[in-house]
Parts: sequence; structure tokens; C-alpha cells
Amino acid sequence: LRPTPEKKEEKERVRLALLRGTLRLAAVHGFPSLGLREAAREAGIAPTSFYRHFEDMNELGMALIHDLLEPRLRELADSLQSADPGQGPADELVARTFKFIEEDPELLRFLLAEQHGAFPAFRTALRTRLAALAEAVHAASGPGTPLSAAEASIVLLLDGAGRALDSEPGARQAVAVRLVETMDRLLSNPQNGPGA
Amino acid sequence: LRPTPEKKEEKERVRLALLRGTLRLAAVHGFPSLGLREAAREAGIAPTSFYRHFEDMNELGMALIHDLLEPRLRELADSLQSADPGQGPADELVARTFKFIEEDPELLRFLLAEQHGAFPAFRTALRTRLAALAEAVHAASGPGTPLSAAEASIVLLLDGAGRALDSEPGARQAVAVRLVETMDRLLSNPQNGPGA
DNA sequence: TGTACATCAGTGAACGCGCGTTCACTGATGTAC
DNA sequence: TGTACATCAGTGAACGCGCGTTCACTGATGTAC
Repeated sequence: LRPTPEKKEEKERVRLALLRGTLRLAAVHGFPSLGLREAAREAGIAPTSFYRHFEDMNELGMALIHDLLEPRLRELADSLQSADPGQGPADELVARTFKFIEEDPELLRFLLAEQHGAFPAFRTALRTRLAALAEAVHAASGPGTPLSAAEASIVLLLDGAGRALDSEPGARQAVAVRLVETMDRLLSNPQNGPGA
Repeated sequence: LRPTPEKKEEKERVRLALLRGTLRLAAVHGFPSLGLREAAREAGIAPTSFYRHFEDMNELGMALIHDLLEPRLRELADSLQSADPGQGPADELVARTFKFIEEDPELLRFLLAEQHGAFPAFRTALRTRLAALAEAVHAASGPGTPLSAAEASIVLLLDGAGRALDSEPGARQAVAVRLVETMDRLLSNPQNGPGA
């Protein structure tokens, strides 16, 4: 008794509408203040239909992390493998991250907010995924760079992304440039000077 | 028709009970999910009495920033003026911040969460106050340190504080040591080597 | 092929509950004279 | 001194509202034979 692929796709579409609608609302009011009925309304389904997809809003939040955010972060990490090895990873990483800001600001806002938000399950899940990104940065950095510096560079990256989100789109380029400088300062070996 | 000092103190006590009670609840459920009735209950007053002190929860949140957090941050900034000028500010700053964690973890949790939270008024108010702290770090750093590095060091400080909050109290010392190293790496002049 | 049955996403009615807010009131205390 | 009045923090009753959740149902579609 398996459902036809078309039925599966249909269900997937509604599920995605719930995820995207929730992100849209969370960008305005914040995820923790959202209710199940609000999410269902935004997705265009009846409140009771919510339960066909998620048990509650927490489960939906975890799906946001797993289904939407994780692929994005993996993409960022993978892009560092093919980056210019003479340059250091900061430039490539910031460029990709700011493209991410343009393409999906709501998802980034969610990441920023819940990274230090009140729900421990979100914090833990997000930190795990950001740690993986930090490892990729570490691998793409010079041999003298400690892992803690790579981790710190991710922290700066996220904070810079948050500042960019709150800036006018025209001012974002300046934020990006300063961010790359600071990350380079942190990642490059002080003994050898920056960029070596 | 002025109220007697005792009456003023009494009102101040209730107001403080509202602020502290809200912080206590926000540390568990998050500030954005808190309601006026919940805050009043925790403070031991009737729901309607809330209005004698604040118009709504947003106003209470701004009072948290102005009345409780701002003095703490000012204290941190002032402590840097008397710090050892040969050492750089990171060691002193981290030590004071981790004392802050011990003394008032709930207030620090609020700062961390709302710094990137969904309410723009909180974000703006907190960034202004953190910028002032960054300037103090800048003033206490070596002459080659750019302001952007001082700002970034505050970002790392807050992230480190968040990690410490989520660690066992016994593991916090290790977090502090690594944090000082990373901040020093960022603040010291790469040309001259660390700590010079 | 047709027929009986199972699955399952979506639904509307209904529930009890806690919410924010209003209102008129109390009681203590300060002020005017 | 006493008396009338103003101020104001705190209160309980009451309101309408949106919430999360349950329930039984529909209708489309896949399976068994």
C-alpha cells in the first residue's frame, strides 16, 4: 500500500509551504512566538492539517534546520575545498555567505536568532552544524592556524551576516570587505603575516 | 504631592521583582514567548498591577537593558582603564565577564538571545551598548589594533560567554583560557607578534 | 475486469484555557487650609 | 490641631479572542482477489 509519487510530491509541497511560511513569519515576529495555527494559516491549510506533517512547532523547527539549513551549510563547506589555496578561505566564504543572504535572508535570520535562542535543542543542533563548517575552514587554512581560530572565524562570519541583514543592501559590500579583513587577521599566522 | 521615599522604594522593589522574575522565566522559555500575566505571576502581583509599572512587555524588555544590563556593561568597560597596559585587555575582560556569568547568568542569557533576536528595537539597543564596550577595548589595545578588531573581539567574547553558559561550571575555565588566546590573536598586532 | 477494503491528507465543529485589556474600586498616604 | 480632598499602587470581575488539541468525517487513491 504505497502512495503514488504524485501524492508524495503533493504532501512534500504542503510540508515545504509550512516550512517556508514559518520562516516568513519568524523573520518578523520571531520563531518562539509563533503558534501552530499561525503557521498553518500562512501555509494555507486548516489548523488540524498541521498534524499530518509535524507533531508540534518544535518538530517543525528541527525540520527547518535539517531540511533547509543543513544543505546550505554543507554547500558553504564544500565550496572551500575548491577555493584558491593561496588566498585563504575567508574571501570565498564571505562571498558565498553574502550570496546566501540575498537568496534566503529569512533562513539566515532563523539561524542567527536560534543559535543563541532560548530553546536548547535548537542551539545544540545549530552548533553541531556550525562546528562542521568550522572544521572545513580549518582544513582550508594555513598549517599554523589553530582550530579555535577557525571556529572563531565562523562566529565572526555569522555576526557579520547579521549586521549585513540589518544594513541597507547598498552598504553590505562594505560590511563584507571589513569582515574578510578581520577574518584574515584571525586566520592568518601572525608570525608569517597575513595571507601567507 | 510627592510620595514619601518609603513609597518610592516599595514601588521600586515591585518593579525590580518584575524585572528579575522576567529574566528568570526568559532564561527557560525565552523572552519573546513570555506574557504579561506570566511576568506578573512570577513577581507575585495581580495581572492588572503590571500596568502600574510598564505599558507592555516590550517596555519591560527595554528596562531590562537600561536598568540592569547597561550598568554591568559600563562596569566592564571601566575595568579596562585600570588594566595592566602591558597585557592587553583580553585577560581582564574575560575574567570580569566570566564573573558576570557566575553572578547573573540569566541577564547574560537575555543579552545573548536578544542581540540577534527577532525584535529590532532590542537588537539596536544592545548593539549600541556593545559598541561602547568595543570602543573601550580599542582604547585599551595596542596602537596598531583597528577598531574593527576590537569590535570583533566583543563578538567572540559574547559567543564564548554563551558556550560557557552551556558548559558545566567546571569546564568554564578551559573555555575562558581558549577565549583569551583567540582574542589576543585578534587584538595583538600581527607584525609585532602577540602581547607586544 | 469489477468489487470490497485499507490508507491517509485534509477538514470543520467543538472543547477548555490562558491571554491582554477595561473598569470601578480600596486603602494608604500626602496636601491644603 | 482636624477635616476635606488628591494621588496612586494594587486589586478582582469581566470581556472577547486566539490558542492547541480531540474527534469523526470526506474523498481520493492504492491493494486484494
